[in-house]
Amino acid sequence: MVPELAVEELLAFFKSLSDPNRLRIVGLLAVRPHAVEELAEILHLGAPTVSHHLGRLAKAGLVQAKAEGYYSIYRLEPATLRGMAKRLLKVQDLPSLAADVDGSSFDKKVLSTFMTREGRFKAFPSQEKKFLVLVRHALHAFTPGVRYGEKEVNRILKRFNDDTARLRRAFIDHGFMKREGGGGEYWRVDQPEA
Amino acid sequence: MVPELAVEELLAFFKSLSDPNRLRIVGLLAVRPHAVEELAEILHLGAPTVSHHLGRLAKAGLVQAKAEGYYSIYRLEPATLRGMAKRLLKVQDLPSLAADVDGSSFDKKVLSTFMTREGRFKAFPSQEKKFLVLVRHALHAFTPGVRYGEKEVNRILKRFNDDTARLRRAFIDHGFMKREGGGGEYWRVDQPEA
DNA sequence: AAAGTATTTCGATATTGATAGAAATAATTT
DNA sequence: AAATTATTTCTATCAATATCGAAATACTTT
Repeated sequence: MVPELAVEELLAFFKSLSDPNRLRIVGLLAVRPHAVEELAEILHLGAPTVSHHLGRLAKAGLVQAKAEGYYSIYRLEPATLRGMAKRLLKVQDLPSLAADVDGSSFDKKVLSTFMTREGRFKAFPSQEKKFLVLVRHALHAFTPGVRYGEKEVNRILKRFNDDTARLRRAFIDHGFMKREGGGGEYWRVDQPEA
Repeated sequence: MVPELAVEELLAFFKSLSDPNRLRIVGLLAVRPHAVEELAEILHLGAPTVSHHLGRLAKAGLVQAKAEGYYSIYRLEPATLRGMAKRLLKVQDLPSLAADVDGSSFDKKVLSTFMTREGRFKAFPSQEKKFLVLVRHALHAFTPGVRYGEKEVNRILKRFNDDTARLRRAFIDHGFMKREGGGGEYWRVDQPEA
């Protein structure tokens, strides 16, 4: 089970480190644990302010307090920092950050404008980015890994628009599909580069 | 040459990712490059707002714009993210975050109160954390790696205070020094754990 | 050149949060 | 128990910034 990269969680982490004094506190705690008053003295801040910062860091799991006499000795939790850094390294997980928004609302708008109720393209928008919405939509009619002959490609594309050549060309030009041999077989590419 | 972990630099990075919509933008750009208007549509934000967010992300080097027709196509710069994550993994670099503050101002205050001009301890503060400032100060008279006999330890500690036993015990109790054999040799420990 | 489209800049507003003083809480020492 | 010390909570203030509408800018198409 891969931990999902939720916006809320990442936000709490980044916000907790978005203050110069909190960063300095992390630096100081990386050397050794400190009491609140010590940190206040070093940073030239009031104790309530430092307490506030430590509270935010603690909420993010970056530091932990241990009662000792009437001191609260705060120490760093390096594991939290390491864990987050490792997850950031998996850039392939980043798309899930957008999971909670309707990533296709723009597409829906374009599609509703340029498609008939039967699912055919009424016309090709002159704006490239809108045109690409239609192209990506048509692309879904093809299964990744399957190889199609040119005639087959045309027959499938004809469901969307008679100008099959234009769509076919767009597939190739934008790297959505690859072709082998002069006009031989076509196949859908999983992750077209930008 | 190891890149120093400057507060300013880290702050710019964390602040640029401390907004939910900017995180979502990063997520969307991780899938494929997008135009400003597209992002605005998807996120239900105004184009000026998205432009503002993209500007902040660009300033942090996380995204880059490419003019295309009258669109600005923004794409993610995964290398920036990866680079920062890797540096966060080096927890041993964290202490440098506190480099721009006077990390010993508290210590100085304590030392000036409890030390004579000749560098001897007038008295031992009853507060543990202040006492530890003196203990750490005295510790510097010992070179890590060198092994000292108990008599030698006492002679060195006598420079600071006649109560050498108390300082010696503090070294051991707090893990600043280790001892081998019943009263045999002492040596300074590099990184005492909390 | 004029109209259309996308982006950025500017100005204004509203929210978030950093900060410190005062008061409340907690533990220790006398 | 009273006094001392450290921390946290509460309250208020001030600065930073997310947001949007309007205007300015930039590029394209007709």
